[in-house]
Amino acid sequence: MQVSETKSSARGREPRTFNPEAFLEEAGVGRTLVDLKKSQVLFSQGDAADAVFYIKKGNLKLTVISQRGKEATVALLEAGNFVGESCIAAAERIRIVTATALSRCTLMRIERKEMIRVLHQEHAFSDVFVSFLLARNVRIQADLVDQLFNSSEKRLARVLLLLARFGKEEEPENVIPKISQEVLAEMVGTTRSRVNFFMNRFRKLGFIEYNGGLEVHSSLLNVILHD
Amino acid sequence: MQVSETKSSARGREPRTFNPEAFLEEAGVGRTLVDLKKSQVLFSQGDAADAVFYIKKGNLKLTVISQRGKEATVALLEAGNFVGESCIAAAERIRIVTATALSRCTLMRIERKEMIRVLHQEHAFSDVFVSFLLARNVRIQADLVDQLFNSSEKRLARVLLLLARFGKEEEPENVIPKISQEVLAEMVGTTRSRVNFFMNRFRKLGFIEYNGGLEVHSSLLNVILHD
DNA sequence: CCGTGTCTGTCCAAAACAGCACAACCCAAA
DNA sequence: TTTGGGTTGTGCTGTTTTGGACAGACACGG
Repeated sequence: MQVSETKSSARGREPRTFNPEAFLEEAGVGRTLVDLKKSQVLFSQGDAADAVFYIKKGNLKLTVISQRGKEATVALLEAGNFVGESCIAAAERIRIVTATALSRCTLMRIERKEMIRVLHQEHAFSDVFVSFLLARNVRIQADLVDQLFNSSEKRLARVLLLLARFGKEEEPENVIPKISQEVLAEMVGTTRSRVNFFMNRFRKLGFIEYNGGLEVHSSLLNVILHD
Repeated sequence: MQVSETKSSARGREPRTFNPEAFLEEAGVGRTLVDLKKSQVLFSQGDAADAVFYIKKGNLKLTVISQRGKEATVALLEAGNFVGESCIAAAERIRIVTATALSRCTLMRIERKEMIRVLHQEHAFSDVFVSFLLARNVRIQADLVDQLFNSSEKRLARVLLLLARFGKEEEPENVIPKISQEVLAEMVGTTRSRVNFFMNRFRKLGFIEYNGGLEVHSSLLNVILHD
């Protein structure tokens, strides 16, 4: 963890709308930057929770571990998202998920109390945060619906497509950096056998390719759309 | 839909904390009350969305319908919750779920713009709303985790236990009013055959009983906890 | 060069599950 | 009382999924 100031303040995600990143820097909040290497853990299920993070750069995943040691991925988060926000209101100030970097990441750390103070002071920021919460809600709900409606084959296809669009800023191609079938399985909510089976099927059908990294073609959409 | 004023303002859910219901009435917002009979629809997937609702009394379920006509339940909501809140920030002002009453319900209707105005004016209310969003987040996420980790037998057990605690205010006993196996199946994310199979198993094992209504014993927890 | 660890491709039996069909039952409306 | 709609109990078939195993491929450092 290191303290420094950034230069890339306005990254132009949404030029017309309020920019939470720039705002937080101006307000003197979230000056503490956290850098994570790939697969480094930001916080773990069970840790004390007294800070919120804002993703400036990189991708993270949120996972949960069951009593029987099984691991499941509940969210994939890219730059522009908040992480660990549930500590703001929760009575139990404990992390309920584990946050792990999927790539090199840069985060702003905002102390819980600071976050609450700023939410009160600045309506524009509060609005952005509420929007974020609502959007997050919709996303998790979409995952739940996906889980309820679709077979693991379709879910795998969906995860691959999401991951492909994930690295859009960094890698111009539809190449997913490096992700084991084991991890894919836990994102999809199935076993590695299954993932392997479908990956090979997708490859035979020309939906994905394996040149070094994993390349996802948009034709993979057919898997989701077709009966 | 009918307009009237209620008397049961302070229902004493959480005496120490801010009461959104009382506040909304004082602020002159949400005077419009909506009464629903059991299984009446509040709004449907695809409807225009320009109001938020607050549940004063009763229970609702949120469902989604897939392209192939399958229906899935994504949330069960009891009194004290907001419904339809995602229209506040969403660009597409369209309902993405269907909200249906599970019992007789009374809701406060709050126009979208009113809601935003009040959120800006009153910090205490804004705080409560953010808390609600965070809590909702945790709940949906818990459902997702449940879906990822557990078999349909355990998921059914969980839904039954949730439903049992549901009617706590109204019915002192662990009796669930009336809910068909078909509906249970769509809550659990499986088929009626499966639900029927497990219901009979639970009954044989003494975890549930059928006297008129459905009675859920706490021993049903064993299904979830045990291997 | 050799171990060591991680990842992939492959296979298999057992369990879980979907999808369907049909009879029995209950209850309320005619 | 009869009728019909909604619900439940039950059985069956074929499919999907699990959970494990094992060998080969590969990278890395000693």
